[in-house]
Amino acid sequence: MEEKRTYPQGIKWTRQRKDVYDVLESASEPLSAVQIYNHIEKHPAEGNYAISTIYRILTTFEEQGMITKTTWLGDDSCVYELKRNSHTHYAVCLSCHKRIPLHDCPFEHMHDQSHEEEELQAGGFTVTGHKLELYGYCSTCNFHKA
Amino acid sequence: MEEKRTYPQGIKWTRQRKDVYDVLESASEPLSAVQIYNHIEKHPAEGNYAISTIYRILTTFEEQGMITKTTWLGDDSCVYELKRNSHTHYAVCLSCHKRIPLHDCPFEHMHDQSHEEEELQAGGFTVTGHKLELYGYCSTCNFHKA
DNA sequence: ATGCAAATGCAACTCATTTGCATCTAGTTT
DNA sequence: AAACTAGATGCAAATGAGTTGCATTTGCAT
Repeated sequence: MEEKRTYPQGIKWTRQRKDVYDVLESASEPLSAVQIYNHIEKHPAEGNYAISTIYRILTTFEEQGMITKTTWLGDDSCVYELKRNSHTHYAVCLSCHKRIPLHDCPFEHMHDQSHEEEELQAGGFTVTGHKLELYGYCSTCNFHKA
Repeated sequence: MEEKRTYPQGIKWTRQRKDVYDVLESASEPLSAVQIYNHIEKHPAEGNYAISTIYRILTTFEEQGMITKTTWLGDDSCVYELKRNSHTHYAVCLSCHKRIPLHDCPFEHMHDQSHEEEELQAGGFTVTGHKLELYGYCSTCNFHKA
């Protein structure tokens, strides 16, 4: 049942940290601290969890550069996801907040023709990533408006 | 002193709403409800303001499609800005949260070659806008890291 | 000028996130 | 393997952005 796993180095790997890491690793989209908390509560391996611990762990992971913290457009709470080699952008419905994943990152086709990044680099800014969201109205909400 | 101004139609234009609108119009970047509140408090034209009124007004403006509500990457509170004919994207420093405005929108050069938008439209989704942020580390924070 | 639906001020409330502090534990040292 | 300790956790109370109920006020249409 218990698998032997290896975790990134550099920090103390407590049971709680492993659990949070595992949840993030198996997640297919960014999760909020509360979602992670609930996810772990469903598999009460042992002992209690404090929601504050989840927040502290997420802060630590972020400082380690292991995860990314963002928010959904139109939503208030923060969501976290493991840094992976690929990323996904979404189209967000301004009315019902449904999110539709985009097939690929439009940004990748244009790195060469954008002078923006060059200019930033020239100014000493190191670009490590980007965040892109399209927004508008989904088919359902379009329909109900008419 | 008092200028005669015209405001968009469709809603009741109270003193408070005019004040919020004026602040947003003269702002060069998105502002939070609290920033707007403080801005107005500095010019105590008459009477008191309730922060809740600011929030309600901003919600109304958003429903009217007059303003856009977003958040800064890495920050928690919401910021609002008047919808104008042009928009600005930023590069955000993950360390000190400094924001560097980009000269133009990289997205505009690529509308034609992206299939994403077409696919969304085909699925009934109406794209009305987008949000883009680059992130990384500014020259100062790069320096202090080394 | 009058009347009323809509807007505001105020205070209490929600909910995500943070913090102080006593206790516990991973990982190292002996 | 037991001891040690810096750092991690649980708990409960605090914070801060944003919301809501309700009595009062005010645009603006008549």
